[in-house]
Amino acid sequence: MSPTVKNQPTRRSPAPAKEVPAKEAPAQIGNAQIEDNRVLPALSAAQRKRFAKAVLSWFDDFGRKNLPWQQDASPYRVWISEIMLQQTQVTTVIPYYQRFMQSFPTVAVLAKASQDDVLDHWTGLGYYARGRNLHNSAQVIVEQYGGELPTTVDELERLPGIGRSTAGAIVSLGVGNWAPILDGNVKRVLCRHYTVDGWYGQTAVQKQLWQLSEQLTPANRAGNFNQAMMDVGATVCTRSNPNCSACPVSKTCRALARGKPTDWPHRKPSKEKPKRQCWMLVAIDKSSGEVLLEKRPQTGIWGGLWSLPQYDSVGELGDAANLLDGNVVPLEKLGPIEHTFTHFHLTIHPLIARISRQSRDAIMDTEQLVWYKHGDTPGGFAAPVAKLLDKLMQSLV
DNA sequence: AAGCCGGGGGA
DNA sequence: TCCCCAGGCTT
Repeated sequence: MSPTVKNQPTRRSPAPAKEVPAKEAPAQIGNAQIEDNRVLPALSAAQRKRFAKAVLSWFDDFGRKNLPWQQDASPYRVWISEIMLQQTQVTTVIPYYQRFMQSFPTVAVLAKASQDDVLDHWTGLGYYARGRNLHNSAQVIVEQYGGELPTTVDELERLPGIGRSTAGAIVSLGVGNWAPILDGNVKRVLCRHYTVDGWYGQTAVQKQLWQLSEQLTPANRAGNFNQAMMDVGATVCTRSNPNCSACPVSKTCRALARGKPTDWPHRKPSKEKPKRQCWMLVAIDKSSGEVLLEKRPQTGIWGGLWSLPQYDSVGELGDAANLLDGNVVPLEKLGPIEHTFTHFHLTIHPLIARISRQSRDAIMDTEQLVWYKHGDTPGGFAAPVAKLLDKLMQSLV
């Protein structure tokens, strides 16, 4: 059947046909590799066999076999489905797939169609480069392969829009040969089963997962195995509520053994939060030690809470301080204080202005302003302000 | 290595 | 809201 080569090298030859080739051989030297001392998974033959057997047996009982592209599966049908399924869920894809195959039943028809016609079938599916690449690839396939999709991972990968995983899917599901895949479902299953640490977008993690996939994909029935892995990922080993009791490999799953399957895969590190700064006026009544507070507007950060008068620049703060009392300069520094919100970091620069009794009394008495004495509870405080006031009051005592 | 593409759905 | 989804390509 399949000319099965286990642990097939993942090397790629330079890609002449691909218009936008640019895939370099890794050729990463020294440092990056050495720094990464994650343990490479070396699975015993028994482990691999046990895993594949369980997954294949699960496929026979529960695997999906009625998806549109599984009927009369062919390299072409699998190709189209795989492209549509990139970053797109099955239920979304199905109607698009039906319409597409209706209009473009063969590579030749697709190649001859206009790009407008092809993209029209893609409207609403997103990632429109997929449609353009698909069309371009169809023309390459007609010109260079006589209208038949190539049947090796290496050749398929040279076509625009086809990466290693999609190529592996076409080979295993469409051609019937051995090839590993690594899509989001497989990644999640493997990350959990082997408690692979780190975010799987990282190169080192990807590499490790590919090695696992290569090792686990059995020589026979690779297509069924791959389909089953995707099905397990999509229907059993789900992101938030994995149904471990229904999983064919739960007995050997390390994440489950540790009691927390959802701790893997690790999340993508959150994007660096923007940094902002502000200046806060700490106006202290020299005679009483009271501090001027200002109520924040109802909307926005710290809405309705008591805070210190806040400014976007030190200049604005200085102006306000001088308005209170002409003799406040120089202002004493007191911070800075760091505070993190869900969406940004804030650095607060508090500056102390000591106000005379006379000036203090001249301040307008409004609902938004209050002179605060240690121990008072005018209302809610913004957390960093409360901390700052505590510290300040202690130092004054 | 990080950013980009995109619309939809779940938590 | 944020994150993720049968990824691949560009910078």
